[in-house]
Amino acid sequence: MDADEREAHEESLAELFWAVARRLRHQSRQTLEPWEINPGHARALAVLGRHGPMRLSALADHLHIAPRSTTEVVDGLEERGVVTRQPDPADRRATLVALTDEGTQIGAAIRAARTAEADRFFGHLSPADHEHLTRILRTLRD
Amino acid sequence: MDADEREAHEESLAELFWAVARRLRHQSRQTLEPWEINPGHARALAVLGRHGPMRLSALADHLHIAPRSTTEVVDGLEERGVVTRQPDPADRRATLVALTDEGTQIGAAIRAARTAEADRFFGHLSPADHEHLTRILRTLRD
DNA sequence: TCGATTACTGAGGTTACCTCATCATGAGGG
DNA sequence: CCCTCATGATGAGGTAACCTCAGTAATCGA
Repeated sequence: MDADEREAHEESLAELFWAVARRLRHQSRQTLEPWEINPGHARALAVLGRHGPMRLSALADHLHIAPRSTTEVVDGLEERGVVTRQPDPADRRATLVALTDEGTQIGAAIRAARTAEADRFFGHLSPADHEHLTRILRTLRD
Repeated sequence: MDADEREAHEESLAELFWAVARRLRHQSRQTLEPWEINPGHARALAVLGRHGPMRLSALADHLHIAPRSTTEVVDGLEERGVVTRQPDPADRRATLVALTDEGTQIGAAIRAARTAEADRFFGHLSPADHEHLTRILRTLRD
């Protein structure tokens, strides 16, 4: 811990919150490393895993990025062989993006690793604190 | 709230945590808007406010970015008139970066706005929850 | 005193986004 | 039926915030 972080002890909840966020982000990055997949690609994989094949534009909505940027994300995923593009039978302008078998498998593996990672991270908390934190974060989110 | 966020209700503490982080980040961005200062510049300003004038390389250490990148941050801040470069009297290779009067003033204003923002964000918590959250986040950080 | 090190910066690259223009297709009105 | 307007994807090109590597000037250490 460097000087700035040490000073943060005296600082607001916000600083504390961001310090935790930083640790969590760092750990997430490590979790993804074995698959050589970046967080953006992982998010797309997760959306496709949850919702099944969808149009590129729908994927853009889920990821909160511009359709044009989604084209690039899908390019990357396709190159890695985890998704395929197929023409949408219902609209010849549109492209359906679907997970390949490998993509489905990797997606599931990442999901499992993420769960394990969260357990490792939050697992030190007592059950009572776990519940406290869940409740408090929910009020902060809403 | 869109479908992904709604599903997160069922998900791990990690998802909940990131949802809160997102709200907080969004709010922080709004807080900085009146000064037309981006988060990176604000961080540099905060470091200089806390520690006083320092070498560019020291600033780089505090910000956890490469010295070369710090050159650009300082360029930006200097253009906005909030910092000045001065030769370090102790070492003619080095450059001291110091807040101008305006920089000091803006830094203080941002600090105050950040405090108000944190109060607004975390202020809805009961004193007990406030304390719970502080304690829990501390254990998660360390 | 002179070779190694350090402080900064120019040049150029990467990543993850963006907007705008283009092209094909689709959908609704006259 | 055709014409206009809207929509889905993508090419072209841009930006912000970082990076590395190389170069120059100054300092340090043996």
